[in-house]
Amino acid sequence: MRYPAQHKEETRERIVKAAARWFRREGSEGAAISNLMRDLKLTHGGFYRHFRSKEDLFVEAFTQSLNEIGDEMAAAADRAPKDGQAKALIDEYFSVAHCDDATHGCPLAALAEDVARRARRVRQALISALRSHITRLGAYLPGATEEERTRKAMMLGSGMAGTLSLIRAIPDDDVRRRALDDAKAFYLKAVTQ
Amino acid sequence: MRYPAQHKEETRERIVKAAARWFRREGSEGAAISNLMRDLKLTHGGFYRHFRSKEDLFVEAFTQSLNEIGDEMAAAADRAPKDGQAKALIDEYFSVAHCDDATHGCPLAALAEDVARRARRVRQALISALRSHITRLGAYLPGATEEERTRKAMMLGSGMAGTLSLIRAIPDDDVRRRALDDAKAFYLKAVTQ
DNA sequence: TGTACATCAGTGAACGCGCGTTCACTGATGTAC
DNA sequence: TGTACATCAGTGAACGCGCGTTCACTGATGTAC
Repeated sequence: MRYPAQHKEETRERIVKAAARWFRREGSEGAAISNLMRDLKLTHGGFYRHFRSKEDLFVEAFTQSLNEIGDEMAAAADRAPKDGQAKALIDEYFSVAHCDDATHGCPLAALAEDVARRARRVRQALISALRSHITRLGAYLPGATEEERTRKAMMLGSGMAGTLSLIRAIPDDDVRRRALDDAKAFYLKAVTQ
Repeated sequence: MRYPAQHKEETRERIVKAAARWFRREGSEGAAISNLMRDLKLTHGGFYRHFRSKEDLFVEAFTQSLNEIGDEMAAAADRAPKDGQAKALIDEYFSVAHCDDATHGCPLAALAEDVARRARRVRQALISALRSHITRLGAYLPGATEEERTRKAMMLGSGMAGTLSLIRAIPDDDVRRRALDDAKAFYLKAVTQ
């Protein structure tokens, strides 16, 4: 059947948004195209009208995730007073909500190791998107120059992602909650000198 | 054929050691039992004389990797003067050799996100092994009590793992080398006050 | 000491499954005349 | 205005593949008698 003019673009966006969730939840190998499409009430065959490969989708979904989480983190920082923005970012990152909901959370905490195993060409696209994201959030950190703030944001972001990954692996709820508080204190100290 | 008395145990250890490498290199889904066994000049069918499942092997291989890297890190710290042990650990972790060779490197930097997606029962075993590893290396960090050192080691170890994962994803060699230096400075400052 | 049998690490074919991708087809709507 | 044709997002069967796991079998050596 023929569809209205913008229909294709809308479907494409729906796929990217759903993929951004599936990849973070299941990992890139755990998430299957057919399940993803069924989730959208579509069949898997149609997928290739929108993307050349699963890997192309991964790149777009990763970027989409960065934008989503970037918006949320920026909003949290904007709500805070000027001298408390770094703390607001860190507290948001190690919030119970973010820890318990990897599906809608930071893609670095969910997919960094996957990214590191990709082919060089793919990593170029992924790291490029990440660089924008990091620069964006670096604006909320202390530092004399943008370059210094970006460098700090890269260390802070990747470090927090690693720590959040580990905390998510902790089986005991209470231990996990306490680790979140430890993490907030550790990274706040690390970033504010 | 009947084999000498210790033969089975030796084969088992060979499998665990090889798996520790394969899992870190390929990820736990990328590493296949049949390839692993072929690497050891064995056939895949024999695998189940040694392990109940691939997941059981993963737990043992992860623990094995922690012990290996723990030995190397401890050796690096032991070589340093008492007041430079934390720096020695961090420099070793962000060495070019460790960055370029994930296969023999820190399993947290290679597999943490995979661990976080496992069933609770599996995570209990994995985190238990990790706890010992962290406490062991925490002894080289500054801190008044063992509890404080362990807490610091957990933040430092997971943070460095996340940052190393990201650095490994950077496509450009020069940028990657510079990021390693940035990381050394960032974490040294974070852990020594 | 010699013989018959038991053991069991390792073999390799087979099973069942899910995956990424391809492809001939569908059919409602847009377009050309 | 009406009609014939083109378009193309979506369908669903099919392909080829690799995986984890199972299982009947092998055969050199240990053990029982």
